[in-house]
Amino acid sequence: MEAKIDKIKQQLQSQGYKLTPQREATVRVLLENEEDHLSAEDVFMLVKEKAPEIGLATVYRTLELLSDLHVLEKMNFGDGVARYDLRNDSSHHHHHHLICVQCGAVDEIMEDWLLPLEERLEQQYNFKVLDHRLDFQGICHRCNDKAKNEKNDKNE
Amino acid sequence: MEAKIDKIKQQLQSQGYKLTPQREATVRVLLENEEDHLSAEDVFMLVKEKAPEIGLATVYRTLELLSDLHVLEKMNFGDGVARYDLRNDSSHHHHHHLICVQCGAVDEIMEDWLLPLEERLEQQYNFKVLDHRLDFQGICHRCNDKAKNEKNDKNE
DNA sequence: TTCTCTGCAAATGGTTTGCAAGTAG
DNA sequence: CTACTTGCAAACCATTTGCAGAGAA
Repeated sequence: MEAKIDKIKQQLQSQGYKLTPQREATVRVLLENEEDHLSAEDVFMLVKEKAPEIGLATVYRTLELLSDLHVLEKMNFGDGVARYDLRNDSSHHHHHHLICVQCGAVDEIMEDWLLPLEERLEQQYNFKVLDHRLDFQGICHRCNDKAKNEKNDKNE
Repeated sequence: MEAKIDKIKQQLQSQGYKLTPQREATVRVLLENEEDHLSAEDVFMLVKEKAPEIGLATVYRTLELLSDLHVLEKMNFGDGVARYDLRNDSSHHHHHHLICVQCGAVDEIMEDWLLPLEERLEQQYNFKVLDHRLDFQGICHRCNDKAKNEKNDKNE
């Protein structure tokens, strides 16, 4: 955790930015919730618990800054709010999303399934791929299981 | 074109909605610009040319309604505006997007490359896929060609 | 009539910005 | 000193909503 923060600190400083207490608190929240896809508001509320004096605008500015530095990825699942994800070390980010339309959960798949497709794109369409996103909407395994259990119980 | 409008009219009527002049004008604009991914504002401005009295709210309501009926697909490329795409007849929509980060163009690929992945998802992750989206960001063939030509010209 | 639909204006809500004050090198 | 930051409040802007009037069945 500290190592990761140090690394981000260096990334900031190499561009002339500082790791202020507010930024550090924001980064810590992000690190502690690496699994989730937090919105700016989510981050704001979590940061407020450890640094109550922080302002929402600062959180937005920090998230924007970290996105510019490619520390974060800003994404949009179509629900009207931007969500942020820590990028991993690998130069490419290759995770895909499973978005449950029933419970709203967003799971990730870390495998990269698209390399063959990207090669095909470059050759067949003369399109130089820099990034991609692949999201699936559907019913997640939790909701599937729940539905199955309720069916078995037969007490409706 | 008229056939497509008739079909949409039927889809509306089957759900108790009417194909009003405003809605028809909106649909015509969508049909005439099937290639593009228009925003609500884009549609509004184009519709205004043929029906100047129309209101922006009506366009939004029409786009929303047509999305609910699965005539349109509402999508989000992360630029802060929703964009709309006519769906094809096929029950599934299986096009992917090539988004050029240089000129902003959005091209479509109509092939469906994801069926094998969807099968794997259902088996391996117990995730029932209902829909998906696959977007690539990169440099489109036009910008690639332009860059190549400028290089050849060697007049900087 | 009754229910849908429309245009307008106002409200909403996530995000951004202007600004004066705070802070680090 | 100088440049970067911050909190606050106001501004922005895409989208939604309330409402009274218009229109179709």
